[in-house]
Amino acid sequence: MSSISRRSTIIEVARLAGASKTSVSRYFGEERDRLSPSLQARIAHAAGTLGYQPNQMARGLKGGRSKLIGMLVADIRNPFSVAITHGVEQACRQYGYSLVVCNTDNDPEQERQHLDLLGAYQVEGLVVNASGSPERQLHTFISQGTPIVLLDREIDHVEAEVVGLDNHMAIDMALGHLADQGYQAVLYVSEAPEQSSTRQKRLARFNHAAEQHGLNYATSLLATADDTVTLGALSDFLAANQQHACAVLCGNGNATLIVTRLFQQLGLPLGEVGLMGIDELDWCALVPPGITTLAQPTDTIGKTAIQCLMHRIAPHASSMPTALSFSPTLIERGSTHP
Amino acid sequence: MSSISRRSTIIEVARLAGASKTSVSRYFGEERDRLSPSLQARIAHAAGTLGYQPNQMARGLKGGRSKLIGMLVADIRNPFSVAITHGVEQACRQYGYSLVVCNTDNDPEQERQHLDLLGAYQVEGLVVNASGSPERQLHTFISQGTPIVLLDREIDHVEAEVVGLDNHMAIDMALGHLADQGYQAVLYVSEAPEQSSTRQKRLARFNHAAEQHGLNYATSLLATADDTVTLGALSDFLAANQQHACAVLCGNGNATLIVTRLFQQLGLPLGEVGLMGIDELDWCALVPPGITTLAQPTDTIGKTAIQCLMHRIAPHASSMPTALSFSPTLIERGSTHP
DNA sequence: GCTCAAAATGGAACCGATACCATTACCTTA
DNA sequence: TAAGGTAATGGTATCGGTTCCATTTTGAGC
Repeated sequence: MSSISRRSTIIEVARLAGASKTSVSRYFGEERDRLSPSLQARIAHAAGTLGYQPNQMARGLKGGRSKLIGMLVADIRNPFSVAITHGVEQACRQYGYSLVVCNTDNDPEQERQHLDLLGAYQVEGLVVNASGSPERQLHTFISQGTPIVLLDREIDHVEAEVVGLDNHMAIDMALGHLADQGYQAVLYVSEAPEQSSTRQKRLARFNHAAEQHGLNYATSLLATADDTVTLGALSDFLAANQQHACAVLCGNGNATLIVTRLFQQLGLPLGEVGLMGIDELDWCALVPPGITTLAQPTDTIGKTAIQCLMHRIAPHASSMPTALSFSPTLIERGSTHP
Repeated sequence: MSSISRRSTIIEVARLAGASKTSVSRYFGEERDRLSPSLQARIAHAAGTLGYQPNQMARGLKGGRSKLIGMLVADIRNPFSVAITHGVEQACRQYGYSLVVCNTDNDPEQERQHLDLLGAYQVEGLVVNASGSPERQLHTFISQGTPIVLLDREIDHVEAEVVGLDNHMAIDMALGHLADQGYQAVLYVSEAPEQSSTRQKRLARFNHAAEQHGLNYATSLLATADDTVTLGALSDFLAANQQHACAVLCGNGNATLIVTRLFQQLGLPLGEVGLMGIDELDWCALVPPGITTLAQPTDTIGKTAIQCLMHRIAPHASSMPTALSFSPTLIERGSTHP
């Protein structure tokens, strides 16, 4: 009955088709045209009968072409990361590549291990959204000729394209919107910026732009596991700006989640106290009266990253994308209507 | 400067260490102990100098041991799937395996392609959370001796362990809770059950248990892209049961999302009209007065799936888990307090 | 009909590891 | 001290493909 029948190999197909290994290899490779129609038919038939499928391991061995792209994700449970990953995967398939996704849970050690691993599997390209700074290992990849694209976050001393949101524009749009709506004081809430260039950029731009807009402003960093600090910062800020219309701007989806919780704990009326976040989330429309967000074009970002990579892998086959920074889309809801 | 230096091979290490390929192979394999300390030291040094790392492709070729587990996910953007995937990945790493995740977007064609692919990469085991019924291909894996574990959904005619929630218990707990809270009429909202045994089971059990509880009840299936059908079903149900305390039970996270939207469109007061969902989501606490849910033990489910697989890959090295169905946890919030 | 280039096909080395078998070195024990 | 067993190490075939080069076919041009 269920006898264990080994996966069939190229030799068996060749034998059955009355052809040579080489011809079968050609048939499944890039050189199918070089085969006469009759031979093609025989091979196709034999392969079909045997359910043959080339072994990628063996293929990768000779040519070094694993047809694999590696991706390092800092936090797979973040909906934003998932959305990007989804775009990246689709783009990979489109180019005939497969994607190996490694989640690092923001842990440099796992990051290190996963990079080793991806190396061992001879990935042909690397998409990195890292928390630490695995410069050393990334340089190893680069020196071996494996192209790298950085996603969302840049990494010091690693020269590679960075694909992501136009952070300046995002902050400017956010503050512009808040100012238009009549808010006069804005608190910016961000996760710890040390490990993420994006967070740093947004934070810096916020300080700069808030100043320019003539707003009262302050910033607060989220502690890892303790929201009371931020809760304090929020109350203090509101107390200090009682005479102004206040709003909170959240630096990413996670900040929005936490701040929304704090609003509820404090019983703050959404809208009267403004709330706005970068990153669109499923539920932003559901918390009455809706939370205003800046949505990132995640699919585009993912696709662009892969397009970059493909251009570096095969410069002739694929063109370099023209833009690497993308504009967010403002989704206006009740939380920014005072 | 950035000269392209090929990844170094076992031969180069052997040469530098003054040893044979075999010894170096032993050093990096399971047989390091068989080497004398001095030889070990020499190899370690040589490998360190060259930055050597064994090529998994080559390894996989000879022994057939790719150290890869494949996973098929029906919808990677579903937070529940992500949570499970996270558990699966952690467990894989723990056993020294890597995970290749393939998202099918509920598309049978992608499912087919991805299975081919995973076959080509010689995965040693397969975790399947499929939408279609790729029986044929799964049987190919099975007949080749590649173990399979089904996640959350079973597939007809495929004999494999199914790891997931205890659906009967979940429905019973939900109805028990709703009845305790005094609701007398319950509408069950589910996504299309055709492709998912889990949805079928929950639906069937709902009908059965609601009957037993003596409740008024009805069910509604979500259309793919059009919520107006469900909106109609919801209003009708409420109209038909005006004299009773009504509640809605959602079959999974996505249903909860959509129904919550409908509640808002209809201006239904949460709690007065009950709302409860299977699957815990980030935002369930944020929609006032909070949505009651049954949380699945996602990490446990993921880990158990891998444990199953490992037991089948190496029966001696790993034991078979004792349970494959797990109980949910009730998280009680305001949406079920009339 | 013959020549010669191009097209079609096959042979064999090679990719980087593993694994079996053979060999050498080192201890025990009689 | 010789015999015999074990530990340490090396040689080589092999995994399933790809690729270069050699060989055979085919067809165009004269």
